[in-house]
Amino acid sequence: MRTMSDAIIRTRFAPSPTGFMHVGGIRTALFAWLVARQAGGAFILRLEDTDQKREVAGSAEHILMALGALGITHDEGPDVGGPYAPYLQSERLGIYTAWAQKLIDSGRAYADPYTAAELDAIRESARADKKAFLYRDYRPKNPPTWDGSMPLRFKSEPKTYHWHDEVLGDLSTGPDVIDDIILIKSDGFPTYNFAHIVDDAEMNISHIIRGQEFIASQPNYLNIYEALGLDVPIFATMPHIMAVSGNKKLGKRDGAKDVLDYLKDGYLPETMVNFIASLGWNDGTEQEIFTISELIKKFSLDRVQKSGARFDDKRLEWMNGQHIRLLPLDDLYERVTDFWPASAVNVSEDLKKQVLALVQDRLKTLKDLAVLTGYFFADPPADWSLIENNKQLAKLSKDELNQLLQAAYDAFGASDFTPEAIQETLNQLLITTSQKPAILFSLIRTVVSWAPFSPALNHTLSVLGKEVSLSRLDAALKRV
RNA sequence: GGUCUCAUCGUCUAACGGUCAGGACACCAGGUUUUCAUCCUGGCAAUCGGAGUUCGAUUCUCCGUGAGAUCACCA
Repeated sequence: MRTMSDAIIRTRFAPSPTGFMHVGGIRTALFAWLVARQAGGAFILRLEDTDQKREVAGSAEHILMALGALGITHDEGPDVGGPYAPYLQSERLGIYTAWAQKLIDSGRAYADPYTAAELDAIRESARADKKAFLYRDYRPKNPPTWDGSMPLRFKSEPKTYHWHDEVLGDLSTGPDVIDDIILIKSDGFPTYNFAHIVDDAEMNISHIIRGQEFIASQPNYLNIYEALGLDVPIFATMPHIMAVSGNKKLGKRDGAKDVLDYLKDGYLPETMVNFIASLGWNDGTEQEIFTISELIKKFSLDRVQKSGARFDDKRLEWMNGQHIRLLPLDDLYERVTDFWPASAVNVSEDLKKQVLALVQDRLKTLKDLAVLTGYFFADPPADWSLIENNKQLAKLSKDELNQLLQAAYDAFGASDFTPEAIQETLNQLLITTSQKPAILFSLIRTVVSWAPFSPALNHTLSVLGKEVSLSRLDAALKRV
């Protein structure tokens, strides 16, 4: 068997439009994309829409959108065209029948005359005998001429195969897994098993990168490659991503989330790419945070993990915080447009940027922005439980509260409200009130923000401004 | 049941056959002149079991065990 290892690198992602994109699918796409980008090759998107029954309306658009949102760009595909168009299998039916005809002509394909019921009966008896179902054991002696109304089956030649997988290494199976698989269904559409081989050959695909579920079919594919006299591409098998609990492959039923939902929840595309890449891959160093260009540079299939990996939301959240902190402020500002609290609607860009700079270090997701910044833009409702539930503040009497707030009010009235001046004022207040910072500062922070947490006090006050700060202190004084 | 694949802290993972089995998330404890978060420091925590090869095995071999995939006119 020759391989195409020295040819131009062309990888593809070939999803079927039967649902949304979840992390498992994205990872297969991402790894194929990284291989292509690293080598300066091409990344092709092909839609395998050969099962009309399972097709879900809008999912093709969804797949395109999800890939685009993560920056996994394709060079050829149904939307952008390319030298091997069309990239929609339903528009390539003539190509498959032409290739199927080659197999018929060489005696390697035949019509399947069984009815569904007959087939079911055979399958059932195989199951009863605790044997794997093999159609070729029941291969008809004199099959009718194929007229398209029946499935067309491959006439296999069972044998042992050894092949190489870029991730799993050297693999092999015996002849007893090779069977007469269906090439063309009775509705005229090819099966995945046949169509992908034809397309990958026609489109000059150099690497087939796909999930573990296809590994059992691999010997059948090799048998077909031989029958067609095709060069065998490079194979790479991706391990599964496991569901959060249990030992199952992550599927839609096990809580697999649409990647676009993660973006809506305030995760950055670069976080998703970094996280998904590091589920099953690392560069051998202790680096955890990778930019996309670093991934392109460093990725290699031979360092992909062989075993499945489990999706860990906590780690994803941590990683998102890391990537948020890596962004220049202006870049971050562009991305949080949809995440401001409602009260920020008429606020100037300048103020919003100041606020954003204060909270950038504490965002884990962009969604956190709303809860973290509301009090900068509108007077927050006073929530005295924050004081009552604070161990230190709860001990203060009304008089003490009054005194402290009044002292703060007076002192800030004389401050020019730069962060430095505020810090100076705060330090002075510690002396004049002979109070501990844990009490004095907590109190001030609480009554100006009424939020469970906030950035450094002097910066918070400075951005709020003198007028607002004083009015909130005053409002608190009146409530005591 | 047949066939195939996989197996290191709870999770993601590192380790030319020679390391005190390393890092990260999570968790716990301290620290950074307020809180929460960030950040820093420290701690907890793993080679599935049994043989074999070897001076030496997480690493190679075999046998178990466990987990997953597949056995469709789905991909």
